[in-house]
Order: sequence, then C-alpha cells, then structure tokens
Amino acid sequence: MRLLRPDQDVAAPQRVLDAIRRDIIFGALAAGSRVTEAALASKYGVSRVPVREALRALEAEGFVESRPYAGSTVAEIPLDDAEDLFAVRGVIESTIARRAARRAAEQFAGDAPSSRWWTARRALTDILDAGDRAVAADALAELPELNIRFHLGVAELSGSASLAALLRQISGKIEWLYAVDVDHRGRQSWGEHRAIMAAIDAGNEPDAGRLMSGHVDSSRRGYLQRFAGPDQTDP
Amino acid sequence: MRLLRPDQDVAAPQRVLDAIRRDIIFGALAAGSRVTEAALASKYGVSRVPVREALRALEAEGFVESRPYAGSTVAEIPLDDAEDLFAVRGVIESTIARRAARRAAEQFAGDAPSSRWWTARRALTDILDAGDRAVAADALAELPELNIRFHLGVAELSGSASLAALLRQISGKIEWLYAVDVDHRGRQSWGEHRAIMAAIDAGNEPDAGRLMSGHVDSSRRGYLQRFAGPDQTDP
DNA sequence: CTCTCCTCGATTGAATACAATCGCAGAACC
DNA sequence: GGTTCTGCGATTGTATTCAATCGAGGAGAG
Repeated sequence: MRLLRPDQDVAAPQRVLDAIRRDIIFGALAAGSRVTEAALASKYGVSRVPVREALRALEAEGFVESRPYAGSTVAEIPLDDAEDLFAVRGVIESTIARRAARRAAEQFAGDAPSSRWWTARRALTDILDAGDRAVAADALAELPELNIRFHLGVAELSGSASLAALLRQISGKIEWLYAVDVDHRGRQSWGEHRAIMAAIDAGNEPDAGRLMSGHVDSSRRGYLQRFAGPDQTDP
Repeated sequence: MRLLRPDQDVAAPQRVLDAIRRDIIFGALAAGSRVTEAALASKYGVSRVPVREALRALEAEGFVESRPYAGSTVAEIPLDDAEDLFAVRGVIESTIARRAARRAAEQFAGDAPSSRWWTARRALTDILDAGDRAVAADALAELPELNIRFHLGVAELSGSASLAALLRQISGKIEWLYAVDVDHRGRQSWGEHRAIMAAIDAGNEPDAGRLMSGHVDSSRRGYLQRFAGPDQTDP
C-alpha cells in the first residue's frame, strides 16, 4: 500500500545508481579512487547486490572501470576529451531539441497529447520554475542539478530513447568535467533555457536546434575560457 | 592456474553481457519481447545474479527497458531515430579517427610506442586481415561482427575512453537497425577500412576524419536506400 | 451480464552464505 | 642482500534463499 516512504523505495536500486553517479560527478568520489562494494553498500544502507548492479550500469556509462576480481575504480576525468565531448554534445543536443519541437507540434496536431508527453512537459515547467527561484534567491548551487534535469527533460520530450541515452552519458561527463561553471555564467546560462523551451513549444524546429546549439557552444566557450585559457594548444 | 577453459571463464559475467547484446542486435531476441531472468540464466548456465547485472548494463546502453517488479523487455528498434543516429555517429567516428591519427603520430614522435597502443594496433591488423579473407572467401556473414570490432578498435587507438563508450552505444544501435547491409555493399564498405587505417597510421588527421566521415555517410545512404527508399518524408 | 474485489501463481528485489581469486607480507632459500 | 615462494587477509563472483510485488483469473455482488 506504500503510504509510508512516499516515493523513495519505489526505486531503491535506481536511487543507489543515481546517488553514486552524483557522488562521482560532483566530486564526493574522487577520480581514480578505488571503490569497494562493501563500502558503498553500507553507505547507502543496502546489500552488495544492488550496488553491484549499479556499478555495472556505471561501467556501461563510463564512470567506473572494473576488472574481474580486482574491483572497481572511479574512472579518470576525461580532461583531454573536453573539446571533443562538447562537439559531440552539440550535435546530440541540437538534434534532440529539433525532435522535441517536431514532437510538440505533432502532439497538438493530433487528437490529444499523450499522457507521457504531458508528464514530461509538466516536469520541465517545474524545473524551469525551480531554476528561476534558485537564481532569484542567489542559490546558484542548485543549478547544476537542475541543469542536468532540464536537458534530460528535453530529451524525454523528444521521444527518442536512443538519443536520451546518449545524452545521459555525455552530459554526465561534461558536468563531471567542470561541475558547472556556476559562478561564472550560471545566471545567463539558465536564462537561455526559457528561450529553448519556447521554441520547442512553438514547434519551431530550426530555432530549437539553433538555440540549443548556441547554448551548448556558450557552455563550451565558458569551459575553455576558464580552464584551457592560456595553453590552447600544446607545443 | 586456468589451463582449462582458456579465456572463457576469465569474464563469465562479461560473456553473458556480450552474448545477450549480440542476441538482441542480430535478432535472436526479438524487439519488444519479454525476457525473464530465469530463462536467460538457464540459457547461459549461470544463476540470476550475473544475468541481472548484465540486464542493468544493457538498460544503461538502451537495449532493454526495465520496470521495477515488472521485468525487462527488449527495447524497440529505434527505426525513427535512424537518420539522427547516423548523424551523431558521423561526428563521433570522425572525431575518433582524427584523434587516432594524432595519437599515432605522437606514438612515433616520442621514445617508444606504449604497449597498450601496440596491442590495439596489432588487433586492428588482425581484424583487417580477417575481413579481407572473409571477403575473398565470400563469407560475408562474418563482416558485421568484424565491422563492429574494427570501429571499436579505432576507438581504442584514439585513447579516449569517453568517445569509445559513446561509440559502443551508438554503433550497437546502428548494427541493430539493419544488422549490416552486408549483401548490398559489404565488400565496398570493408574496402574503405584500409584507407582509413592508412590515414591514421600516417598521422594525417584531416584525411582520417574525412575518410571516416565519408565511410559513415556511405553507410547512411545505403541504409536509406534500402529501407526508407520510397517515403523519404511523411506528408 | 458486467463490474469489482480478492486470491494465487509467477517473477523480480534483496540479503545472506559460501567459493574463488588477487595482492601483499614475511619467511626461506640462493 | 636480493629473489622467490607461500600463506593469509581482503575483496569479488556466484548460488541459494526468502520477501515483496505485479498481473491474471475467478468468485461474488449488483
């Protein structure tokens, strides 16, 4: 009947997976460090079985590396891949945005929008509002999480599970790279989301793709400016 | 001491994962069909635990969908995503090819190529030879598997685990889409691999990227010609 | 006859228990 | 003194076991 623990034990294993991934991305688990199943199990209050499943998923996503009988280690942050990852992400995200726009138009062309679509769309409204509140309250620390959820929400809206899976993988890596340049351009970046959402709602594929592409590119420039500043190329 | 079962039980769980994925890609497990853990466990002669881990990894890769207590089903083939997946794959693969070329140049610029690099490079030679033999012997059925291995091998050579993980995910999807257009253009497609390899070995980044991009695009055109032929766009 | 509720079988989720393997420390030998 | 080998501790891999949940089918009320 599940009156207690409202939506927590619905997905106990999923929760462990998300928690570990989150710890990796935001630095609680350092890159290269060794993680033992027993430690994670006791940390999250479950047995080793769900932890093992989570580690396997994370391995598929590229966040941990495992060797038989040798255990798992947190993967190294792909610093060298930054440029390339941004390029790939740009293509994936603009594709997703275009498809989301097309799908939005389809939803209203037909009889009635599917409930699945509405659920995703409503979640995005909540995310955008929460982000705006965070910006207004100067609680910029909340933005990284909301940023990921916004982009994944758009992927959900696009209806393509394949592209969504690719995005989950790559956006996780990018957040990992710089845990969001939140002090530097958090406000502006968040503001761009509204425009993207509007283009999608309007069913405007070209604009949606273009705005998303620009959004990712701004992010890329922000990253380069902050980290790769002086030595753009190595001799 | 592992004298028996030479390289089979080294990675029993990995083997189950690869086997299931292979069955999905090449059609032994139909899209949309329900898969029970017990059935897979008995099929591969292991218990349910490694099967569950494999399913979680496949879920992360987007090949199966799971709902708590409702079991797992093989995901639907992303037919609608074909165009987009080819576009994304083009970017990923050409990026990988350019990086592989750069890395090849670096290997010979320094003191001595790393053993890791050499291992990957040697594997590619074997794959290319095996493919040529298969073509000569008209054993085209072997090409799909070798094709995947060639592309993943180049990814290995690029040295970027992130890009390799992305490629693994997307190339699996594309093989799944058309289990390789082997009768139609298997020979020509395979022939292009040598040229790509040569550009990489020469450390020629632009050529490597361009050739790989063209290679993927040929593949895309082959797919469209064969499946999406008449109705390029829906009214 | 239809709808609702409930029970039961099947299946998944999780925990415990045991076997297999690896890496390291320390002793023995050269 | 250095090298090699051998136990031992720690950790992972797998099987077995039990609890939780879902879905289908039937009984009963309206």
